[in-house]
Amino acid sequence: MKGNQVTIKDIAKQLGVSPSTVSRALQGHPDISEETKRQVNELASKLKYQPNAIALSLKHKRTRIIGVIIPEIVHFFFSSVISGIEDVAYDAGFNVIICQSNERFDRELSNLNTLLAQRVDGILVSVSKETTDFQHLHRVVAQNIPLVFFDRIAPGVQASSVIIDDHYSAYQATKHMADSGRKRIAHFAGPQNLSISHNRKEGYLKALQDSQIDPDPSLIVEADNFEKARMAVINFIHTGNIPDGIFAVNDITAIGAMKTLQKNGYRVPEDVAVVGFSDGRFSAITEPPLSSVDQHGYEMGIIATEMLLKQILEDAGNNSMETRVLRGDLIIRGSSKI
Amino acid sequence: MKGNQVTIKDIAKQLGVSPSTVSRALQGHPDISEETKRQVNELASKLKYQPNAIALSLKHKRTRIIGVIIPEIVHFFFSSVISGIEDVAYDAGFNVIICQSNERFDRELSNLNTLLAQRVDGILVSVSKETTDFQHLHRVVAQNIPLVFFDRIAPGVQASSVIIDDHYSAYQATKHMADSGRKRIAHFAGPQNLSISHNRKEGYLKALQDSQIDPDPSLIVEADNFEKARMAVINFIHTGNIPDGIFAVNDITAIGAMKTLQKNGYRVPEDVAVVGFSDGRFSAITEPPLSSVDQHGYEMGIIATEMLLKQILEDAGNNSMETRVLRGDLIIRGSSKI
DNA sequence: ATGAAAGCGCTAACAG
DNA sequence: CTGTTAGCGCTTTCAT
Repeated sequence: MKGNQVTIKDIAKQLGVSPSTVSRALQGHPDISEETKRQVNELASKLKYQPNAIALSLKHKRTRIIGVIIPEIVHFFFSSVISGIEDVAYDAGFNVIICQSNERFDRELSNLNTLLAQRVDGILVSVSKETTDFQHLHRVVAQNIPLVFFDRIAPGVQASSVIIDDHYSAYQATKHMADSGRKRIAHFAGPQNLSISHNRKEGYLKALQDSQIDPDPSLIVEADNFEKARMAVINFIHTGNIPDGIFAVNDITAIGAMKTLQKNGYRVPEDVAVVGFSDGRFSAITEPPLSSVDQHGYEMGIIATEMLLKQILEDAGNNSMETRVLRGDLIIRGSSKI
Repeated sequence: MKGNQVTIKDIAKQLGVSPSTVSRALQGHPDISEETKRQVNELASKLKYQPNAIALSLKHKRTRIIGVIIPEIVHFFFSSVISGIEDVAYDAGFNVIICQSNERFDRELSNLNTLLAQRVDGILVSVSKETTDFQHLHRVVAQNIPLVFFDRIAPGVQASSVIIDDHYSAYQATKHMADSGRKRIAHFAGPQNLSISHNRKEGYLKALQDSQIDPDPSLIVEADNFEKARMAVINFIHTGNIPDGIFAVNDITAIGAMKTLQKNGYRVPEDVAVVGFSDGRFSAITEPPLSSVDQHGYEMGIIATEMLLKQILEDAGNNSMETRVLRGDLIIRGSSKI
């Protein structure tokens, strides 16, 4: 922000009118004569006048900025959500600030404080894997700042959210394998403090139950990335405890499992079926292509932003709490075909 | 930005002191008595006072915000760059606003105007594929607003940049295939208005030349995504014009080519070697794993931000123009092994 | 050690 | 139709 930026004052001075006149002319206010408007607009564009959004924000006590706190944008799902957020926000004349928590609690906290200091008009949050203390989010609600969660919610915080039916989708994914005759279906789970991980595990368990399969604790491991999946599979192999199906909490974990199985001579899906979650760019690219659950990230971004904008524009605060549940779509590909 | 936010005035009123005293106390100014400081800080944290960054920006004429315009964050390379940017920026006490151009010129333009209106302290840009007119970027330089390009520069614009040696890396990639006996090496190129695409093609041509291979125009096609690669390969097959190597301008194009070849009974790398560019998350996951050029996105983000911060902090404007060229690393994997 | 006042860029009553 | 004034939240001379 170099000092040489043109202001309304500069234009006013050059034209010999008052700043207010310039301000009004620029806004197309009906009181201002056509002639003045023409002059002002001409000079403004000649000087490349750029309205100072900061001054406007201070004046209007609104920034027309939406803050987003997202775990990691590398993930296709989160990128898609952002696209949805941006599309809706821009159409409504709002800007978007994206902050990554990198799955860390301290970063999430400092991101939030930044957004608060920046006086964003509303906040969209998907909580980090590390977050177990929700004080900071309670605070936002208490201050009546519009807040909507997407995908990963903070249990107990009274705010709107849009999530997918993790329980249902996990159930579907697991049931699909059970229905094709798999009996020893493993689950690679995420950290259980995250509602999504918890619900996916519950859906998995329910599907087993409905398929008259007793859950085998040795087949339920905490593994939510490539490397942990690799280790888990190697452990399965060493102990001779090979499953005939794996339902993983996300795609990259599923791929880690699949690759490791293949490297060790197991065939996918013949020996072991594999299903992931959160249909990303990877799914269609692996060999065989990975079955997964399409989480509809783009749509989620759209809905979350629409809910947030409603809160912001109707000045409703967080009173109108609402939860939207999207249904994920199980997409069956080669990795789990019979 | 709901109205109920606590301000310095509120604290001043409750304590029966002046706003200036509160301001000074909060800053730890030596003139203020310890007792007052204690009281102020206590009340501030009790009321959860959050300094208003907007007011500060207006006052100080600096925002401590870095604006980033990036084509698409879905790409692993760009996500990595962002991580690098954020790490350096946060350490220096700067915030980051990320805008996606979605490879569109109009979005890039409006992103830039937004950042300018927001009075960011500096701007990092990687130009969109569509951008052929660089007026808007010239304007930034003319206004002496700190600007650094990364990866995709705007030719003719007098600003610092950090790029990778596309020519060299493309040369390496092509030479590697030629050295292993490939004679009919195709190139799937990007739009030639982008410097990176242009340079990669030049590097490819140079490698052919140095290998005594006459470039075959029918083997040089413009294809820079999965679908275009698929079409191009199908066209090769229909015309019986099958290459024995493909160097693609990016990974997803390489994968599109590889998948289509495999689907049609060609073996990779035995019949056709394939090398991509911009080593992403995909590379290690395909079958066979894809050879590619590691573009060092994270490092690029770090360097670009350091250069930008230097400009901002030294108030050097764009005088100290500097171009840093990173060397990409060719990573040879299964898709091009002999 | 603290307060009063001005000003960052802009808008919006209120006057004329 | 246009100008004057006050004020958004904060800092910072200049007084006291």
